[in-house]
Parts: sequence; C-alpha cells; structure tokens
Amino acid sequence: MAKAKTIQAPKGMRDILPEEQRYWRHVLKKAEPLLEFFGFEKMETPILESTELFTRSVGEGTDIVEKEMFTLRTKGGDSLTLRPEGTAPTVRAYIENGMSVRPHPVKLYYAGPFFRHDQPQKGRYRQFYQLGAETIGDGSDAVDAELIFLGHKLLSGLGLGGYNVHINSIGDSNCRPAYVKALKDYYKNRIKKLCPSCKVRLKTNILRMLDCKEEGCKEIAKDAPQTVDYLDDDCKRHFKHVLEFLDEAKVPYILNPHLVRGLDYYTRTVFEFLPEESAGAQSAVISGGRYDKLIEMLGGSKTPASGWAMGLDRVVEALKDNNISIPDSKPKPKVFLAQLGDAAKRKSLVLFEALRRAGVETKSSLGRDSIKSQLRIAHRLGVKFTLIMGQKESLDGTIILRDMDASTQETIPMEKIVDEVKKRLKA
RNA sequence: GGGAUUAUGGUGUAACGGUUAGCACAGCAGUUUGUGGAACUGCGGGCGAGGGUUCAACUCCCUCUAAUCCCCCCA
Repeated sequence: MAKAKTIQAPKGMRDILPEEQRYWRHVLKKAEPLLEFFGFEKMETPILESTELFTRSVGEGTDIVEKEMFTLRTKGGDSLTLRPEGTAPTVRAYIENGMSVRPHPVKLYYAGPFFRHDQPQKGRYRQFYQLGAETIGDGSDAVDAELIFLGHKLLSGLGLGGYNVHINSIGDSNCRPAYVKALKDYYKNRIKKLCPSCKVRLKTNILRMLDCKEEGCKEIAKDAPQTVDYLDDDCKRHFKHVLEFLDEAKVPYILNPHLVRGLDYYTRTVFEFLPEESAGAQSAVISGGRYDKLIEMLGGSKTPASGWAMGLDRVVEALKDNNISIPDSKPKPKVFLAQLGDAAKRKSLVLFEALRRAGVETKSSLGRDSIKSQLRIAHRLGVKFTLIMGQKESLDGTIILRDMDASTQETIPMEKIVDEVKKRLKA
C-alpha cells in the first residue's frame, strides 16, 4: 500500500507537547492563586460566539474584525466566530447570566485559546492562549491601578522582570469627540504626506494614526495633539490618580501619548506591558484598559469596567528565553514492575493496581517480554526498586524485590510485597 | 495583504544533474537462552506537494504548502 499523505497542523497552530506542558502548568499554578487572592473568580465562555458580538464590541474598523476573524456559518445559517479576544465574551456572559445583581464589582478571570487569522511569527499564533482578568462594575481609578499592579506582580512572580507599563488615557465619550476633531483638523492639513493606510484610517479609525509605524507618519504624529491635553476634568483626575497609585506601588511605567489600542471599546486608561528592549517589533505580553461603554454597547445597563489579557504563549517563551527554572511537578516513579511469562503478566496488572492504591508511583512495560529490556527501562526511569515476577514466582506466590542502586535482590511473599515496598520507600 | 530566508528519516545534519541518498542521536531487537548505565551487531524510518527543463533531478526553474523572521497589527 502506498503511504498515505501526512497532514500538518493548520498554519499558525501548533501542538504543545508533553515536554512543554510543565511551563504552562507552572504559569497557571502561579497565576490562579494570585488572581483568586485578589478576588477574581474563574469562568469559561464558549470558544465560538455570535459574530455580531465582536463586530459590535471590538469594532468594525479594527484589524481584528476586518481581517483576522475565523468566521463560519452553521447549518442553520447563523454566523459564528472563533473568539479573537476574551473581554467581549466575558461581558456577554455577565449580561446573559444576570451577574449585574451580584455584589459589585464582579471580578472574573479566564484562560484558554483564542483565534486570530494573521501572519504567524514570533510569539504570535493563529491559535494562541490568553489569561484575562476583568473587573466589572467599578469605575474608580483604583481598579485600573489594581489591575496593572496585579499584572506586574504576576510577571515578577514568574521571574519575568524587564517589562515597562506603557500607559495613556484616551478619554471618554464626553471629551474624546473634541480630541478627535482636533486630530482630524491636524491631519487634514497634512493629508498629502500620509501613508496610504493612514489616509483610510483618517476616516475609519483616526486614533490608530498615532501609532502608525511609517516614518513619515511617525514624524507627523510627533506634533499631533495629545489625548491628555483634551481630557475633561473627570478623565484627567482619573488618569492622574491611576498614575499616583502606580508611583506608590513602584510599578515602572512610561507615559505614551501615542498608545491608543486596537479595539474600539476602550475608554480612559489604556496600557500595555512591553519588554524594555523592544526595538522594532512591539510584542505586548499584557495589555488592556478601561471599557466603560462596552456593557451598554452589548445591551446591558450602564456599567463601568476594566481589564487586561496576558499572552500565555509569550510568557512561556519568555520563561524559556530567560532560562527560568520550572519546578518539575511530575512525580517520579519509584518502582518498576517487570514480568516474565503469561501468567506473571496477568498477575502483574492486579499488583500494579494494588500499588497504585497504596500510593506508590509505579511504572511497567507490559508489552515487553525480555527481562533485559525491562530492566533497561527501569534503569532509565531511575526507579529505586524493580519488582520482578517470573514464571517461578507467579507459581510460588512470591516476587523478587530488586534494589536498583545496591544491585541486590530478595524474594518476598506476594501478599507482603506492597507493605514491604512502602516500608522501604519510607526509609 | 507585502517582504526576506528556509524545506533531506522522530531530531540534528552530509552529498551529488546520473547506478543501493551518507552520518550522528533517539527508537526497537539481539550479543547463547530469567537481570540494568558501556561496547558491539542488526532492524525500521527520509529527499514537503504539484508542474516543468533534461536522455536523466533530491540536486536547476516555476507554482503551491508550511516554517522562521520582518512590515502591518495585536496577546
């Protein structure tokens, strides 16, 4: 038979192999207790959502909605989308489950896969993993500061320093219109010098023009009006207080008047955790902000909220790049069970179960028949003892207990073996 | 969407326009028949896909696919 063609994982999607699992486990093991301590509760939302959830929240003019969504049609004709981010689904769930009657703020976190159809590269996959935290129902500046502080703690708790918080305030529906107008006026006079995509942005998503990477546009953006100058008193105070909190908590931050974020639902505080050495490519490891309008946009009642998401793929990569040692949480097998002959093989399964119940980490290799290869495996596993049950032993009702380090062995009655092993492992 | 580089067994690699595509590691089995790190022997396993150029292509050309990185943008 001709060999069948092999099938690869879809572009930008990858397998996370057993050897790698410990990194992921480690991150969650560190993160979850911290989040719980801060009062966040875990929840999960579906991987597919109505497409409209994202077009309405993330925004029509954004890259995510415009070209990065995996959208499919069901047999019934509904349009569903693989979630490209976690805030909108969380808010949808908050509204749908009537969580607004809970004591506020409602603090939620989640972790799982997200999907965006863009060009894969370092730290960027079409299926990627995010850990997100959202505080719903509290508009105070302290919440923004708490979230940023929490993100900072999380990274440093993982041994990852070297991130700066880039922060800005983009105002709210009260003061942003004036700013947008000022920006429009500013750019209109310079429209000829703009790059093609910025000419489009001028109409669709003017704030994005500030972080355009084209040299010409960068030059122009330098002298563009800044959001902070147009904040109304409330927004200004809010922003100022957030920064004061960060000062107090000694979270290093950089004011970045050009930070605007790619999603439409943000108001006031926006921030990104960027590596200090980020020369060209920006690869935020955490980013988020306040979204006081989103709950209304999705049909809930007026409720302020704030949150962030952390890129787990990037965190894991950073752990590896920085050679941060991860405790190996996998229990090491202490005992190997070797068998010779059919009768012994049958009995060994029962013994294996007895050992498991006794809490003894045991490995065996039932598929292997020769004592030699079984012992080789036992040795490679680094077990303390090997139990050998051969033809003779299975008839006698005994078993050989071999001490691998000492290379000595003795024969033990079958009914005593579990206790004997336990006793010796303790010593 | 645009650009650069790459694509040989599980992994890392070598070679060549032409007869059995080489090596290392890993895997499996064995080295006189019931005992383990070494050594030795053997076995399985490969030229990403499809077109062309050529007497002949893994080797040259094109397309596709994928990977890596960059632009864009984000986590």
